[in-house]
Amino acid sequence: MREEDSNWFSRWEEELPSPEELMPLSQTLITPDLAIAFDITTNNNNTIIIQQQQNLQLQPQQQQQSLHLLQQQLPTTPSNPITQQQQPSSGDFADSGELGSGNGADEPARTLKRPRLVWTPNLHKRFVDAVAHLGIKNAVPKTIMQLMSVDGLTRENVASHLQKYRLYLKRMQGLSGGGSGGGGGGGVDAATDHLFASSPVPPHFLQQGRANSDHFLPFVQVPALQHHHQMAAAAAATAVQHPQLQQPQYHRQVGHFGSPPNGHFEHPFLSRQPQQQLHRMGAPVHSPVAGYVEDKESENASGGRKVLTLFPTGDD
DNA sequence: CGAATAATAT
DNA sequence: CATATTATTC
Repeated sequence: MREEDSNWFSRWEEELPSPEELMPLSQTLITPDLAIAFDITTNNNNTIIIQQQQNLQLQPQQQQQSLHLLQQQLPTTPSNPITQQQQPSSGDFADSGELGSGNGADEPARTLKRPRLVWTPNLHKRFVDAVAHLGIKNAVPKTIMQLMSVDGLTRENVASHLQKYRLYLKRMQGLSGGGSGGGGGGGVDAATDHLFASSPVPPHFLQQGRANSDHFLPFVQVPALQHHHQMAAAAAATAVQHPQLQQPQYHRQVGHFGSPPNGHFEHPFLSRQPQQQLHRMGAPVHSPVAGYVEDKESENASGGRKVLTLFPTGDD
């Protein structure tokens, strides 16, 4: 299996490119610093901490945790009593199988290399959002990272991911064409990009020909996706049965993060530290990724049409 | 910052 | 052992 294998939850209409993605130059002209400063001062609630997969390698006591919150979008299983239908700031649900294992829990020694970052669909979505809202021009690792405001995320992480993402885009443009635009569309993806396919790729990146004025094209949101709904659900259910194949989300980390079916947990270090110590940058970072409504796949076969998610841009 | 390459995980 | 994903280096 490829690295991760739980992304086939094809969900599409989960994200809608906001008009902001067009990145009006006005934003670029205004003082970004001010905007940023304002932003971070007034909110920065969307603190996403990333959870990383701890590999039991032969590493010396290497524990990483002080900065990883796991956020994943698990399909709602019928047996899942949790009400994960909230639209608050962070639409992420933490699923921890269980902990409590007598984990000695060595305190994490800072300065230890952290384990590989796991780019969960959610995280990737945030990434894409950031990039989309920034525009190709400013979509550089540093800016993206700052916009994402994900605790623990480093520029290197973003850079690496961005690299791959760009390749994915290029690849997709190169061959297909079309239509499928987004995410695989024409069928299952090449397999090398499960993750990317999972996220609603922004309208169109790679439009390098835009040397002239900004001419935003009418973003064609992914047209109606077809089947795969119940199937996904079934698959999800099945997946749940195999914790082994499940996303590497839960692990007996440092014993904490217990996010029982209540979705109510408070960790000592959950809050994200306002280390927004950014120095001036010529990036028009207006507002951090606007609203990112989580995908709430509702099976509304009865006329209930799922409109594209809205964008609480005002927020964060 | 960006691409190549190494390392690591599955 | 192959492939995919992320980290590190250039």
